[in-house]
Amino acid sequence: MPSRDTKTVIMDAAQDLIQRGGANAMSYQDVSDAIGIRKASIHHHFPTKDSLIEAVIQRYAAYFLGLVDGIAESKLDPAAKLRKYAGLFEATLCEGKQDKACLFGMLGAELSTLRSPAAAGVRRFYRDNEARLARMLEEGREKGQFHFKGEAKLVAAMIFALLEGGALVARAEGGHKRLHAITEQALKVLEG
Amino acid sequence: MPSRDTKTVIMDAAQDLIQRGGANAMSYQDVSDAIGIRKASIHHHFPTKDSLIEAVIQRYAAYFLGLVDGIAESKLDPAAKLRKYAGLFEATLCEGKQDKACLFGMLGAELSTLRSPAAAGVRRFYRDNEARLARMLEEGREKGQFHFKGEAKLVAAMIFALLEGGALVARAEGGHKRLHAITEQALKVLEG
DNA sequence: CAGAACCTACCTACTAGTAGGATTAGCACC
DNA sequence: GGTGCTAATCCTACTAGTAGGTAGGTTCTG
Repeated sequence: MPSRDTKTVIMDAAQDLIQRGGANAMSYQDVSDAIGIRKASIHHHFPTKDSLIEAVIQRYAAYFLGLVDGIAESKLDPAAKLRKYAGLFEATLCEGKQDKACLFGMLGAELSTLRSPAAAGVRRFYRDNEARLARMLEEGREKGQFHFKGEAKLVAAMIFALLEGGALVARAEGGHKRLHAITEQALKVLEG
Repeated sequence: MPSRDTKTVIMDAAQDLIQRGGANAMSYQDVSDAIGIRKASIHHHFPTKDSLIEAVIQRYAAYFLGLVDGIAESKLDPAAKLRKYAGLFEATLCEGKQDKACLFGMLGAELSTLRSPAAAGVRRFYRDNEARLARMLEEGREKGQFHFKGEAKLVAAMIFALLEGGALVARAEGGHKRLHAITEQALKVLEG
């Protein structure tokens, strides 16, 4: 078994724990218990907790933005793209025990307790998502599919906040079904 | 100096810390350092951390919902009510070092690590806010001020998610000004 | 055999929480 | 108005448990 696999297994467990309860609630012992590898061995792959969080952040951002780019470059119409984008957040909430929010929603809450490289990663993720959303919205407005006043960038920030917040509050009640209903409602308003 | 004051001082510091970094990042030592009262004395007023969190939750919910009811019962038109409501979230972000989000936004992220009474309090806060928002929206629609399709309850959930999420992500960049811009944009879309 | 991977055993710092002793404040009683 | 009791408040000093992290040895693998 090459090290890549173990590294992946560790990152998977860490990511899972962070998405459930946040980075502060995630410990090396928790990861160890989850995957049956001693605490010290995790330190061998990720010397510090910061390095582990950083690695999870990088991987998640690359993976998520890759999916988003796939949607953005597809032949779908803008409204369908937006639905697919929202679907990414809903899908996260469907996974496992249905109590996982977007990784960056969790880290956003803990922003002030994060080291600077991790905090910078969070900020960048927000910017990157809003930029891609803004492009989809512009496209939709040009094609006459969306009817909104104001800057597309601001609407993008609005939708992003809605999805991140929605994923967090929907865990309290209603789960992914509720998040889906909320996003559909938002699209209805946008298409108005 | 009666005990009520010390209790309040402790709760103020605890609330501040939770709104900044979350309940998991808040420790009795942090509170002690912040207000210059020994750790053990805090235990005298709040035997366990859970009891302290619970007390902060109750107080915040009562205070916040009181403000919301004041807005709801005022003579303002529905759009102005909604602006005032959003203003509560913006005001939180203005306080202190401008890095405080809504208490329940933070606790929502940490929901799975909370004890059941606290978790129940979070759920109730969400329900209570959405119910009040729904009433404002219904009123606005009846008066022809808002034009949205679908259930008012869903739009309420949408706006609440937007504000909770917005408060969290705006801390990363832009602060209260950005949150204000986002909420104004949302109102523009609703009035559209 | 070299190096990566993983282990046991440990360290220090910090966590929530406790025991028990000082200090203070209110209050009945003379 | 003092005196003595009570209870609340706040303290120092401690506990057990857990956090992140390290030292150094063993096992596995190319």
